[in-house]
Amino acid sequence: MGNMDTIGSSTYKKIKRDIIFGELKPSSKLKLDEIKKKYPVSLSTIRETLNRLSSEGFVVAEEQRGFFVSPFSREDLIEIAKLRILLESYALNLSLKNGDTDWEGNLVAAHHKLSLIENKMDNKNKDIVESWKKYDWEFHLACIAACGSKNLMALHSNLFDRYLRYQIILLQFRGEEAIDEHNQIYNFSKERDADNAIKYLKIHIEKGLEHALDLFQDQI
Amino acid sequence: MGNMDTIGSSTYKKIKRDIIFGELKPSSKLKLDEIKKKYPVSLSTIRETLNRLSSEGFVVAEEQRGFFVSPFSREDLIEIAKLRILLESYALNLSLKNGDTDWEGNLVAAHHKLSLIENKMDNKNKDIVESWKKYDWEFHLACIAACGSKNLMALHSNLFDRYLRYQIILLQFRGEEAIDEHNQIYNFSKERDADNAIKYLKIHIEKGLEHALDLFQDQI
DNA sequence: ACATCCAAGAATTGCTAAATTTATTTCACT
DNA sequence: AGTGAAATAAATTTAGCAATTCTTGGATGT
Repeated sequence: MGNMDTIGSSTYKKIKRDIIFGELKPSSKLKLDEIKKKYPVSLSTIRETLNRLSSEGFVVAEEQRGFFVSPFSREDLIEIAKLRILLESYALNLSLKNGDTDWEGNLVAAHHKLSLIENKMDNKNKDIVESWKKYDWEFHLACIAACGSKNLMALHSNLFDRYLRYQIILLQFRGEEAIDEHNQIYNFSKERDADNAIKYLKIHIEKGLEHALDLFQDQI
Repeated sequence: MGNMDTIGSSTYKKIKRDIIFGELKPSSKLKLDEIKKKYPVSLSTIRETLNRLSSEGFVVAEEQRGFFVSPFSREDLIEIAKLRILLESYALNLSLKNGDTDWEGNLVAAHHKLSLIENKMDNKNKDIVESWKKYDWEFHLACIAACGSKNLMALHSNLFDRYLRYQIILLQFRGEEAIDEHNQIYNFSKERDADNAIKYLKIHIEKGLEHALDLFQDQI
C-alpha cells in the first residue's frame, strides 16, 4: 500500500507538484530553512531535489544566492508552447504509424476517462483540477505512446509539465473548446490520420497559449 | 584568473566531461566512495552532481542501488541523432530568418576557428580532440544562436553533448567528410538558404550516426 | 538629500560523522 | 541443488559545524 518511494524521490514529487500547481509561486525564493520546515527533510535531501528541478527548468539556481521557482514570462511561455508543438507533433506522427492494437486500446481508454472528468468540470469544481491534470496528461501520453523513442517521451514529458504550470496558474480550465479539441485529436488519431491529428494538436496548444497570454498581465 | 566556480559546479563540469570523453565508461557503476576519491569532494556535493547529471541523461540513478554512467545502445544513439536533427533544423531555420549582423560576424569567426583546427587534425593528434569538440560546438551554436529561444538552445545543448559522447567514444574523428559538411552548412547559412543548410545539417548528423553505428559492436 | 563604505546578520556552500534503510552476498540447512 | 536466514556492503538520510559569500542597515562624508 501507499508510498514505496525513498524520501528523496517523494519530496521531489511534492515540490515539483507544488511548483506546477502554483503553491510555490513563480519567482519566489526557496529558502532552504523554510523549505526544510515545509517539507520535513534534511538539508542535503532538499539540495538534491532542487538541483534536479533546476536541471528540469522548474527551479533556477543562482550560485551563492540560492534557489528560486522559475519565473513566468510571455517569452518563456511562447517558447515552451512552440517546442511542445514541435515535439508532440513529431511524436504523434510516428505513433500513428507504429501504433498496434494495444496502443489503440489504451488510447480509447484514456480518452474515455478524460471525457468523463471533463464533463464534470462544467461546474468549476476546483477540487478535481488535479485529477483532470492526470487524465489530460495520460490522454496526450497515450496518443504518442507508440512513437518508439524514450528520449522523445522524456523531453515531451518535461515540456508538457512546464506548459501545464502556466495553464494551471493562469487559468484553471478552458472549458468546451478544449474538450472539443481533445475529441478531434482522438478521432483523427484512431483513424491514423496524422495530418489532421497534428492539425488539431497544434490548434489545441495554440488556443491554450492564446488564452494564457490574454490573462498574463492580470494574474502575475 | 582561472576558476571562479563553486566546488559544486566545477565537479559537475569535470564529471560531465569525463562521461562525454569516455573516461567514465558507459554503464559503469559510480560508487560514491570511489568517486569521492577520484574527485576529492564531499559526499553531498557528489550526490548533488549525480542527481543533476541524471536529470540530463548522462547518468542513470536507480533507487537504493546507486548511480551508473548512462549505457550505450543503438536505439538510444539513433533516437538522440533524430532528435538533434529535429531540434537543430528547427532552430537553424529560425536563426537564418532572424540573424542580424552580429550573428553573421560570430558565425564567420566560429567557422574560421573550426576550419583551422580541423585542418590540423589530419595527423590524428588526439591531444586536440578536446579543443576540436569546443570549436565544433561553438560553430553549431553560432549557427542557431539567433533562433530566439533559450529553451530551444538549452534542449539542443543537452542533445548535442549526448550525441557527442557517442561520437567521441566510438570514433575519434570522421575526417574529410565532416569538414566538407561543416563548410556546406556554413556557406548556405551565410546565404540564408535555410533549405540547403538544413539539408546538409541532416546529412552531417546522419553520416556521423551511420559511422558510429558501423563501429558499434566492435568498441563496446 | 544622496552616494559610499563598513560591519553585523543571514544564507548558502561544503564537510564530517553517525544512524537508518535497503540490497547483495555468504553460508548453513534441508 | 535449492531455500532461507544471517552477515556484509552500499546507499540514503539526518544533524551539526566551519567557511564563504551575500544582504542589510546605518553611519559617514560630500
